[in-house]
Amino acid sequence: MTTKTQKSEETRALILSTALALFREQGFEKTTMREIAAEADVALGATYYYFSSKDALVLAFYAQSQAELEPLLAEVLARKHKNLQARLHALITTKLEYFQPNRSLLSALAAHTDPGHSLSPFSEDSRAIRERDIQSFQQALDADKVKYPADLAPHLPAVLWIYQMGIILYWVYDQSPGQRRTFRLLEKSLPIVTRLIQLSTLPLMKPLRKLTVELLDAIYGPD
Amino acid sequence: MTTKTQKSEETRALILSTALALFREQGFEKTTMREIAAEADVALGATYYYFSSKDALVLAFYAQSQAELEPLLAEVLARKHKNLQARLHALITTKLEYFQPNRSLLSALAAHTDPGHSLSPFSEDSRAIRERDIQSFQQALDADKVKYPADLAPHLPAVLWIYQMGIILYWVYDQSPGQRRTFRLLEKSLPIVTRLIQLSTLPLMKPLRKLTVELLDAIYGPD
DNA sequence: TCTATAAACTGAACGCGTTCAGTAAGGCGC
DNA sequence: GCGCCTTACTGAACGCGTTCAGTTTATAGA
Repeated sequence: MTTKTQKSEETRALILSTALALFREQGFEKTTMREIAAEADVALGATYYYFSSKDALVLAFYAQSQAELEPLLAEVLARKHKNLQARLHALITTKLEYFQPNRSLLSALAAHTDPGHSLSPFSEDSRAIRERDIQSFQQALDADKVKYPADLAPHLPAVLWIYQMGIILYWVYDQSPGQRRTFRLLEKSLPIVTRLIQLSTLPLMKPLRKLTVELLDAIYGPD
Repeated sequence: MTTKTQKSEETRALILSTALALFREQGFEKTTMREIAAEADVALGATYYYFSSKDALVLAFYAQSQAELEPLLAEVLARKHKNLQARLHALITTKLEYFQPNRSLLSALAAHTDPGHSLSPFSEDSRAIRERDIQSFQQALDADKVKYPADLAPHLPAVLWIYQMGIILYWVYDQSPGQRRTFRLLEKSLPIVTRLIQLSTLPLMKPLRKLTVELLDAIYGPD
């Protein structure tokens, strides 16, 4: 019984790792399900026995990455950074570094905006992964004793997550050498983001903040 | 000669209109190139003689829409709206109304973030259309005598265009009845956008504005 | 009017992701 | 050991977008 499920688990892992290797080497689109099966020495149908689609292979990669990243991110957050900006910088660069070897694969994930498409970062299929990811921003915010405005605070993790997704999207399609444009974008945008969050605590900004919170409620709230 | 090109032009138009009708009825993905050819009474190859791909049909629709929209938008801008917010509101709602019958088709256009994919709003293939679209925001800005900060002004049309794309993207996937969520989003976000533009003129905001302009230069500037 | 050359098509064939009816094989009750 | 059921696979076939070697059609030039 254990041997049975174990063998099965091995086959699954073999197919996944073979697929990821091929995706890395020649890109997601260029790689064929038949190639994956041949390389893993199974029949075409076997890949579909374990993964319901080609996309599902990427989703499995995404889930695995998130699981591997979680301790890395926890470790990064445990280091005493001096402020939110430093923590966000560390979080995001850690992710980019981690995904570097699979940048092209990530583009398959980021390519779709349709929340109905399972590979979309906004899809139901990737919900669990997304929510865990948003948690890491919650932690980055909680690491200070700084009080964020009560109305805005519950939305901040999701807002920062969206910001991060924007950076990653830019990075995925960044053709500049070493993706230096992305790093410039990060250096330029991060101070603005953190500055805006700081500004939002000023009494003077209450009206604008109120409008913003209403906007966020409209986006994430019920119909 | 005229009859020849005319006949050819008719065939092209027939294929395009047949395709768009089918897309409208049953959606982009469900519709088959073979169906389009059959319905238009030509061979499968003929559709590829006129349109290099299924996507190209959508791109032709996009180009045609933009051409039809231009006079509509000019007319809307000619009406004396009291401020930028009113003009932007008019521009965006006019577009949404225009695209209403083809909402699902638009989702095929909005589905891809990859600037390398021809259907992406950021692609080279849609560049001409995009630039004309950005022009309409230039006009909306120029309609007042209001002076925008010299450093920020050149970027504003592209920024507003991105804002509009966000709204349209939300609208395309908005499942609420009559897409009322989108309209709520528009009502909530537009005041913020125009308020921020106003605030940017304040001397107090100079440092933040400078950061923002640097950010925009980093995004749109050279490597 | 005839001919050659380009434009306007044709439809079989290819490669792909995906499906599915079928087959092997391991474990469990007897 | 024997039947039986569930799990693990097999590979041919389907439908799709796309390609391409042809065939027809129209017209410009002799």
